[in-house]
Amino acid sequence: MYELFFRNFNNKVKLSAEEESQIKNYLTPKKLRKKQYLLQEGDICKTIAFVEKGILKAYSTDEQGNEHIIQFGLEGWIISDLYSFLTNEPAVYNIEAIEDSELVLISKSAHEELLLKVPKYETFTRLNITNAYLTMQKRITSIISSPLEERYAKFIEIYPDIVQRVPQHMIASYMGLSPETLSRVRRRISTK
Amino acid sequence: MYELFFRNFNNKVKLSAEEESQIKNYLTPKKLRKKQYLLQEGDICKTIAFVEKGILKAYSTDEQGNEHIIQFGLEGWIISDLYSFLTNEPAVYNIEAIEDSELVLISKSAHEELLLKVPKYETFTRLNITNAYLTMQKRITSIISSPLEERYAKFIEIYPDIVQRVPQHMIASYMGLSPETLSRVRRRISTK
DNA sequence: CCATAAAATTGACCAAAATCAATACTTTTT
DNA sequence: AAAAAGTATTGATTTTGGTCAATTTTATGG
Repeated sequence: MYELFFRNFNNKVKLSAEEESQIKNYLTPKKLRKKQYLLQEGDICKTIAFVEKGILKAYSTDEQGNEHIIQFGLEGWIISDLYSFLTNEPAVYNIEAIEDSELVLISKSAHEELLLKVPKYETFTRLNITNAYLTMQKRITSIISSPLEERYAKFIEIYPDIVQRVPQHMIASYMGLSPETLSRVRRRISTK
Repeated sequence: MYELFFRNFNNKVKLSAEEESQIKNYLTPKKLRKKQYLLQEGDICKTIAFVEKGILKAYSTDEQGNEHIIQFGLEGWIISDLYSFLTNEPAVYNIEAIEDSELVLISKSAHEELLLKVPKYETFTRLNITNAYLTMQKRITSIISSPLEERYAKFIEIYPDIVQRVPQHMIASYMGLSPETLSRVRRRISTK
């Protein structure tokens, strides 16, 4: 149980057996079926979720009811509405399973205790958030400075697994495009 | 010296006088004149810079030589090419002073030692990167889900100081727009 | 295995933003 | 104070992506 979580943790910060079992006490497993929600807009986000298995999406909805995917969460990734989690404000994102998924949940109180009691947990957190930040930064750079075809080519290069497992219109949503436009971008790329 | 830096630090994590003077040993002040560079694309980013005074911009350039601003750094903000700093890969961003500026620099070795020796520095770092992450996330959400006029309105609401002090075409660049388009957006907003 | 739903493609048309070019306005430098 | 450099606005035109609608393709649940 929690295999991937601890493999990931140990890759970043090596844990002793005692530390590992200490941390285990703070974790909760959760399974979600496809289309089930981990979080709905307006609720307070009570947990950070580490994805052991499956894929989820975090998305916001605009006035016209269109969904805009802000993040995918695959195996090994962490997904949450971090702002809501940290501030207890209502969430602006929905988090929904795209496939049947298995999660490791860390509640707010668990998170806070772990930060106080297990220094390596703070390091783990810092490294995770740093990764997430760098990923976002690359994404913005790509949005504001690369032509569409390049952006999509880069996307499939970095996330071949997402392309395999996620419907195309969700990738369009993630890229801020209509499904039709992404379809045309793909055709343009393939006819070269 | 380093007033804003330590005010900021203490707001996030309260330091004792000893800790404060210990940390001081790792800091280096630096002044930049307007248009001078802290970092040029291709160089290795050797420092994290905390802005005591002034404004800087971090930007990438595309094939056609257009610059794309990924981040502004004002008083109280941290600016760096973090990826380059952490990995020693060549920087993809240029960092340039928009006004005469005063910086507090933290070198790579200082950063690493501080992380090991001063636990509160790790917390400070974690909180900073968390803020930066949340800021980026809001920015992407806004890009992929809000109409232009709303995006600009939100921008001037959140960053009135940037609007005051930075030429408009740089804000356009930050938003991923041509200067002409931003000018027109502004006109549309003002005639309502 | 079929029926239905979901997803992707394609075409026609429309809207938004980029580009190009000219001009006005502001700031900085000398 | 004049010249130069930098900045912002405006108009005309082109390009890009969005919208709407129809059709094909693929996936899924009974």
